[in-house]
Amino acid sequence: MPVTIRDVARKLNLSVTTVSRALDGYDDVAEETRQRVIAAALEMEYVPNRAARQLRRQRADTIGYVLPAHEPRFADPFFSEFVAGLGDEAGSSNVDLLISTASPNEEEEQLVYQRWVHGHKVDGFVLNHMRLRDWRVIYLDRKEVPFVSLERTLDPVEYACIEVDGFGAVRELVLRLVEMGHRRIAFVCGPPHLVIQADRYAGYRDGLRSAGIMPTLELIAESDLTHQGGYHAAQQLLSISDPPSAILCINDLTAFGVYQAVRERGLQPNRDICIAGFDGLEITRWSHPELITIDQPVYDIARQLVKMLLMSLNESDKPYSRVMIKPKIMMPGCC
Amino acid sequence: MPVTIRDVARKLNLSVTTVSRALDGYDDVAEETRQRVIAAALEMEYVPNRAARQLRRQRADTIGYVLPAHEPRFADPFFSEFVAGLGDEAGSSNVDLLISTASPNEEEEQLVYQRWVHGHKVDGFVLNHMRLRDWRVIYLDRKEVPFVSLERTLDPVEYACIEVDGFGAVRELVLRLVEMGHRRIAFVCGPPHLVIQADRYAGYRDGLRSAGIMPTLELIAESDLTHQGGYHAAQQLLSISDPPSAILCINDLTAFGVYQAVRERGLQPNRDICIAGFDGLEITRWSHPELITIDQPVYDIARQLVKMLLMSLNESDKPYSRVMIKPKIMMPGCC
DNA sequence: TTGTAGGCGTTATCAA
DNA sequence: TTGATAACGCCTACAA
Repeated sequence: MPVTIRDVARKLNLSVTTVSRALDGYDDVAEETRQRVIAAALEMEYVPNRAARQLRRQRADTIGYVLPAHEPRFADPFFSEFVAGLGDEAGSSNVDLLISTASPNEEEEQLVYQRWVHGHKVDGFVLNHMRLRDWRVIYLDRKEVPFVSLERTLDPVEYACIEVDGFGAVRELVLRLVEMGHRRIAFVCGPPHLVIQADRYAGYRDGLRSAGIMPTLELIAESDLTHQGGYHAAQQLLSISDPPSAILCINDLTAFGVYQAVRERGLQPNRDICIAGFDGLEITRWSHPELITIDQPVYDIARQLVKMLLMSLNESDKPYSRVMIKPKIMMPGCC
Repeated sequence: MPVTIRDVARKLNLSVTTVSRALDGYDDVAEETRQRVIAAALEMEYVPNRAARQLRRQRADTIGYVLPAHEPRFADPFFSEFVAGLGDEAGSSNVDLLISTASPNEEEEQLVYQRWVHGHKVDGFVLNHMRLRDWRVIYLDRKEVPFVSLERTLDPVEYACIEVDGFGAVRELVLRLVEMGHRRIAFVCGPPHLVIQADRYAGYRDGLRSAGIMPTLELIAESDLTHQGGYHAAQQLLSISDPPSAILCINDLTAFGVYQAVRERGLQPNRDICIAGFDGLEITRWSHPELITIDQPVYDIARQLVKMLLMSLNESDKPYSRVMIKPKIMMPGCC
């Protein structure tokens, strides 16, 4: 039998109204009364029932994040850093974080969003891994559910987001590699409908062109953001007649797959062949030789996204902010 | 203006009762009526309001997990695999997963549990990283909130849990190493109050003793489960006059830190010195040379824990199950 | 087989 | 400065 606001009121010989207002910090309650209420609440371990409050206030004090789990057992540490950021910021803002996993674009994914939206489980969403055209953006906009995202889609909808300049960073990395003498630079792609793929790949092509190098199809490998995918892509790239001297990857995980394929050929990463990822995951710093990567502050981005979401929750009239982040190229001792 | 059960009832000229019962699958509603209701609900995109339902039913259909984040930016992929398992199983059982991060044993951690318990945010908890004496066990037991855990504490409380036989696995690994000729086998510890530390360390000592080797203090290094901690511990172990030929670690993350320290001394892991971790994380398979580890099925354990929790939620009279899992020693080509 | 009505615990409106 | 009261949306005992 949990303690309710009525129990507290009864004990103090006050009305529930007064107790409620005292605890919520309204200023039309006598200071002495407030102190008594607070003391009693603490002593009785009273905490407002969230369901009742939510029903009354029509908000959940909860934000939602649906993890795009391509495989049943997803393994990209990107998400653990991202979720950590969401969790920490949510916690310190006193809202809860609701998490689910779902395969992108599957019916399953839609069900999760629908359940949470219609069931009023969450007040807003954090999105990432955006697709160029993203039904989530359209859907949430139509339902008037606030959301923020990492990466911006092409959908004609206004919303707050953080963008990472993958285009510029990859472009610069390509130019640096060319300066170091590389001419055969390959790129391992992610799924074509993803914003990060379009963005980073465009940077790759633009870098090559700026250096006067013609992008060639045999140096482009399709992949799927996984270690496994990177491994297979590299096998393909390494078996052509004039193999690349550098391989850029859509993300760090893919790059580690490339590492493995390279080693199996008896080559040494970053001595015989240059390999670069994208994300700047913590584990890249433990790899040997240390992976070249483009470091985006995943944890901080996640925290910032939560801040932005809470802001748009509280002041819905504010204009949508759009933040652009320049990631940092990490080239620890390189070939 | 979200659609409520009343809207559906009005549209069909039925009472809310009938609609409610039809949707919940009661058998005292005419089949034809049920079909009409279901069709209308689908068309109107009606989903029951969770807060209202929760208030009425007195349960949240949500389970909670508090991530023990020692650092602000925790980085152990163990947790991403664990959370993935929780999320997947929760999702397929149609309950939600509430997540927060908190430093163990801090006041902050207690606050999270209290908020969720008193606020009725969750119906039960999944715990891991148990301490030998764990206030969470005592607290939840006292509050009569169901929970399950990975690893069992010494607290005199009955509860369902999964145990991994770290003792046996580490012991066997030690014996195998001795067979291979190792005599100087070191151990890098985790925090002493953790169950996994007590368990695995005991296995280490018992293995040595069974092989007729006297454990010696200079081969024991304190650490904290992190990469950084493993790195420092290894530096210490490698600088003694008669350094170890094998280093066992409390977990994989620590082992990777050891890798780094070993390499900085110009040594090659698993050729010049044997290094082993514990967890069997996905990334161990990408390391080079591949890390020796003790593989516990983290993802499946997490799913199983959720199942056990939901079971004890639904049938509170069932006896508590205790599952023991034998982890698997992974020694891919070793010195 | 269907409908009526009361209440889950809170907060907000309004009156005292 | 405080209190009575009415919702929020849903479920269910009970009545029809």
